[in-house]
Formats: sequence, C-alpha cells, structure tokens
Amino acid sequence: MDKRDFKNEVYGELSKISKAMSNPHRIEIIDLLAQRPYAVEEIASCTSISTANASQHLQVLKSAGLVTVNRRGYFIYYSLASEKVFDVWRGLRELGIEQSSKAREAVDRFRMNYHSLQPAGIDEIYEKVSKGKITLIDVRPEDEFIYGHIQNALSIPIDKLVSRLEELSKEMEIIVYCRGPFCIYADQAVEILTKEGFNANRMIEGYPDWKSRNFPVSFSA
Amino acid sequence: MDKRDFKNEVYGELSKISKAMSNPHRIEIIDLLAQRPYAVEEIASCTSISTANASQHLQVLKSAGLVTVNRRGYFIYYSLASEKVFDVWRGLRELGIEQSSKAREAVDRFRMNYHSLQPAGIDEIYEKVSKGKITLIDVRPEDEFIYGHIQNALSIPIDKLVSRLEELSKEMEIIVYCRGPFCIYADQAVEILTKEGFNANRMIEGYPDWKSRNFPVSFSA
DNA sequence: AAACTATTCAATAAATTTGTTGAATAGTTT
DNA sequence: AAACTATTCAACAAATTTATTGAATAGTTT
Repeated sequence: MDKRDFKNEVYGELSKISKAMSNPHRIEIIDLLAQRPYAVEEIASCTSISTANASQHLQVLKSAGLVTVNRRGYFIYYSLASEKVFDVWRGLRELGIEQSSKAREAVDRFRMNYHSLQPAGIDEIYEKVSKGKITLIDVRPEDEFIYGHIQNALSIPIDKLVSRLEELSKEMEIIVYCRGPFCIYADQAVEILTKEGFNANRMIEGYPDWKSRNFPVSFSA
Repeated sequence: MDKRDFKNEVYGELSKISKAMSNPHRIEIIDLLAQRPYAVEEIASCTSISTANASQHLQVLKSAGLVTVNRRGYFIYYSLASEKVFDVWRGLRELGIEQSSKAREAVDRFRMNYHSLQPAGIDEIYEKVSKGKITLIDVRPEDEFIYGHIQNALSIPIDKLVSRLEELSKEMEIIVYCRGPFCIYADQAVEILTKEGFNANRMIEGYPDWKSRNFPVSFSA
C-alpha cells in the first residue's frame, strides 16, 4: 500500500461521514437527536418528511456510524452515537452562521418576526446563573426536559406558557432556552413574555450546547 | 415565511457547506490548505488529480465560502476562509478516527510500516516543550515552515533529514511533527532517526492543530 | 500591444443521491 | 400462536455529482 492508496483510503472513509451529514434532512435529524432519542415516526413528523424517507435517511446515518439504534416495545429509537457527532454539527452550524449570509439573514429575519432580537450568549448566561441572578425557563417539550436540562431550570413547554404565567416574577430577569439557535420555541416564548410585561430574553444556543460545554445539568432517572 | 420554510432554508444553507466537505478530494484539499495558501497546480499535484479537476473542486469550495482566492503573478492562491473551516475538519477527522474502524486501521497499518507506533499527543508535547525538555523538528517542506511553525522548532524537511543528522543530539528526546495525523513525513523521519540511534517520536497532530490550540507559534514575515 | 501562462469553462457520460410508492418484514403484544 | 404495528425494503424516475477532455479566458509579463 503506497502513500496515495493510504490517503485515498483515509480521506475516502472520512468523506463517508461528511456525506452522511451533507443532506438537509439528515442535519435536521442530527439536530433533533441531540435532544433525546427519537423514534422514526416522531422524527418524520418533526422534520416534515415521510416515514419511509426518514427511515432511509436514518439508515444512511447508521451506516456512517453517526447514530445508534435501540428498541423499546414497538418503537425503534435512534440516538446520536457520540458526543463528537454533536461537536461536528455545532462546528458546521457556527461556520455556516459565520460564512453564509443567507443562513444569517434567515435567522435574523425569523427572530425579527418574534421581536426577539437581543438574544444572550451561553457564556454570559452561565455567568449570571452562577450568581443566581436569573430565572431559567426550558420551553422544550417535557420529555426532552426529563431526558436532560440545565440545572435549576423550570420546565414550561411552549404550549403551556400562557396558562402558567402566574408562576413567574416580573422582578427577575428571565432567560428562555430551547433546542438550539434554529429552534423558535424560545422566540415565541420571549414574544409572549415581553407582551405580558416580563423582562425576558432568549439564549442563542440550546440545551445540547450547554451540556457539551460541561456546564451543570440535571436529568430524571 | 412559516416555521417549515425557515428550517428548510437554514438546514439547506448549512448542507451546502457540508456538501462542499463531502468529497474525499475536497477534504484532502482543505487539509492541505491548513498549512499555507496553495496554487491550483500545486494542489492538483499534491492530491494526485488533474488541474482541471482540482480547479473544479476549488470552485465548489469557493461557492460554499470555505476558501478565498488571492492572485500573485501568474498564480492564483487558495486559502482557507476561516479558522472555523479547520475546526470543522478537525472535528470530522476526530469523529472519523473514533467511529470508523476502517479509518483507524488504515492509519495503524501505515504507522506500522514505519515502525512508528508510540506517537505522542499534542498536550503531552506542549507540557514537555514548556519545560524545554525536547528537541522539536518540523519535517514539512520549507515554505510551510516559513509560513508558520511551532515556536523554537527546527526546520529539517524530510528529504534533507539524512544529510543533516549531525545537527541533532542523541541525548535529547526528539519529537517530529508534520502536517497532521494523515501525513507520513513524520513517520518517515522517526524511522530514519530511530535506525540511526536517536530517541525520536512523532507528534500525532500537525502544525495546524497546534496553532488552532493557540499554543505558541512563529512565522517569518 | 503581443506573447505567455495558470486557471477556468463547457460538454459529456457514468455514477451516485434523492423522494415516492406500496409491499414486506421483524419483532412485540395479547 | 395469531394479531398487530412500527419500521424497512425494493423498484423506480428525476436530479445531482463526478472525472475527463480539450478549448477558452483572464490576467501578467516583457
């Protein structure tokens, strides 16, 4: 095996992984699986594709070693195979926000819809949380919260927010977080809270970013 | 623009970037450009493809915003557009080594050829360097060394090594580094040095990793 | 301005990727 | 063991990616 064969083999192998991450639906699936394991039909419905199509994309991810499989009852749950999968996805996401003006504009335009334009970065929030200065609200679906959440965060899924406003104080600064920078639950929440007179902002990043930074998390066994 | 359109737009944009990184030749080009800007013909020859083909791949990388262009005289030099491009590539590389047994085996098999099987990690070496305990040799081509190298490293391009052995001491521990984990210059060097009775090992990672960690570097203006 | 040169372009065929359809399957429940 | 169900498979057509060829081009030298 000469030098060229070696390089062909190595770069060829690695390109299988990046090929697996080179489809919009599959990226979206990875972004979703960073929250918790999901079954095929749930994945299909969250990403607005057919079940058969979702299954096929999941096969691709599985062959590339990016996801693992786990059956419980009738359902087959897919999970990310490694923390490193999220790391690569986050790198890609950050590179995209830096380099692609279209991606940046799409995000800004959407934030604008929800009048949620001064989001705070994860480090800034980590500082404040350590000093106990803010109320953290997790507006993701409850099952994602149960699977893992930021320590001391309060779970108020976005569709329950309007009915649970009396639990919140208008004195404290409120930070809302959700799945990540492309998830709009937090933006919707900030819009609702601001209209009701609360002092609320969203965290740009999501729970998986917090966890990947090794900031303190909790989960229910 | 509803939620689904937004997601399609964002994930679609980001997939353009990963698509650009999803071809073995293009990955190899990125790996090469992490050393220094390179002209099209050089890139073609380093990666064993035709000039026209290299040019086409470079167009793809350029459209995705991953590389930038710079003319000097007759030549057009391509560079990585951002540190983040290397970050994503490194993430992919590490994920590949972790997940793909084929990639891992290819690397091991090749190291074995050169009897260079106890390479040292970058952190370990950083520690030793700070204590001045080792001799660092950069065996990449001289122009890459000039463009940037580890502080206090000695430049001995691999093809000059045999003729410059008298510059080295058999008492000091020698660490050799090159472009990165898929570059074999350092392995070749370790084989030569070991045969001659030197105490030599390679660093697993390459110069771009060192630089990206913000460890001390030098370059000639 | 003419000569020169590295790079890009255009056209092509082969290979791969993609989403859809509806049927088949593997595995769990009862 | 029979019934049931989420998931996978197989077959297809459309779209995209890829490498090759040789000509065209943009820009620098002299």
